[in-house]
Amino acid sequence: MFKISTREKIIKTADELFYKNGFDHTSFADVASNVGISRGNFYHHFKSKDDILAAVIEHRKKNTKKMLEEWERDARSPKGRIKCYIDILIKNQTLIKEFGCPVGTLTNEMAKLKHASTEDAASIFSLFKYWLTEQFEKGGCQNNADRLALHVLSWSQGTVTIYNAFKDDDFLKNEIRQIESWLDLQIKEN
Amino acid sequence: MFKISTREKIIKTADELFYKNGFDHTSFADVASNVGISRGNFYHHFKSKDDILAAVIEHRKKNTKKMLEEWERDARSPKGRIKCYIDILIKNQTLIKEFGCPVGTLTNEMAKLKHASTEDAASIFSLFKYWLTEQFEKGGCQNNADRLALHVLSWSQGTVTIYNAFKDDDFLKNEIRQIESWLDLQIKEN
DNA sequence: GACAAATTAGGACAATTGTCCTAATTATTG
DNA sequence: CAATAATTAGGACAATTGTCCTAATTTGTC
Repeated sequence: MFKISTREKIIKTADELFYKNGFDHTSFADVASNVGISRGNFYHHFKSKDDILAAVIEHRKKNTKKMLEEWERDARSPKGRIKCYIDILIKNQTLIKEFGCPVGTLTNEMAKLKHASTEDAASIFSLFKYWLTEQFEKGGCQNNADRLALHVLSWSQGTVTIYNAFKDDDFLKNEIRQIESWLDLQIKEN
Repeated sequence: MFKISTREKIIKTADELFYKNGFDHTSFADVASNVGISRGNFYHHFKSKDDILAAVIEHRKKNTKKMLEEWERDARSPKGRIKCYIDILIKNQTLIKEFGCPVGTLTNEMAKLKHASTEDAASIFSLFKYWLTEQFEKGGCQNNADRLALHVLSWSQGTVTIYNAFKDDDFLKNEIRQIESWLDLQIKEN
């Protein structure tokens, strides 16, 4: 007997709308009509719009952690795991093409709004950063693992931004190939 | 006898506010109070908010072209000119740290708003792209100049996004150093 | 089936939004 | 100085915003 609670539905819908239309530009009316409830009903579940945002970020963090654990399970080697990270550029290609990276764009929007959740939004980046660092360490790059991790993060962000702007499929394919061959230079084993 | 017209003042102010607070989140009241004029006065100079945006983008394009021409004049070699491009990361470090890249963030916001000016915003990226391509061609990279140009663009965008998120000065410095030594590998002369 | 708690709908609210109109003021021109 | 044009201020406008309140409905418990 599975019943998705209204609260969960709101979070899931807000998550999608915040990504596709931006946090500030998404209104309660938008979320309400997409969930299929009345506007006044929100305040039984959330104190404010910022409260929904906090729940959405929490939701994203949880999903990110789960995804990282899956990669940890599925891929045998550190290098294979880092390639799992790069693969999300292909897996989410269509969405990225249209809306960019959910983490990067939200973090920047928070910064511009001077929103209280700015650091919280950036902490999703940190999850990837620490996880990538761990993989580089296990891959034999103990002395500069965090530098390499940030570089992968940065490289993928740049790729996404330019792909979102120009929508050039060949560019995306080519950058991914370059990241992977760079990765082969950094981690020799496997 | 220099007199900055109200129109120019509006464009300049809107440009800054669109960058720092985002286009959607910037209201006429914000621009008006910053310029020092009344809200109703806008419609004598601009038909709509989208009209101001178009003027701001036009203004940015003009400034970008002027900047590229200056680099063309000031730097002797193609490599030196590309380094001028990279140097804006340092020159605008404080602003980037707080608000990200004006081109990248506006382009993405336009995409999310499904705004009519989406392509126009992205065209500022194109200015850099074609200019960088030209420099790589002149630097002896005729067969993959556009690929290298996009790579520089992408790399700088990623650096900016991560710098804006983590605000780690060492990271910025390190990425810039890496871009420059990568550049030294691509263009041997000078 | 009765009762309390949880959930919901609907509307009111003050504030803000982009837009538009009109009247007053300032500049320009003859 | 007179007359025309350009510019400005101020307010009206309908729509939308986030927030809050109340009454109705559903759900769960005994």
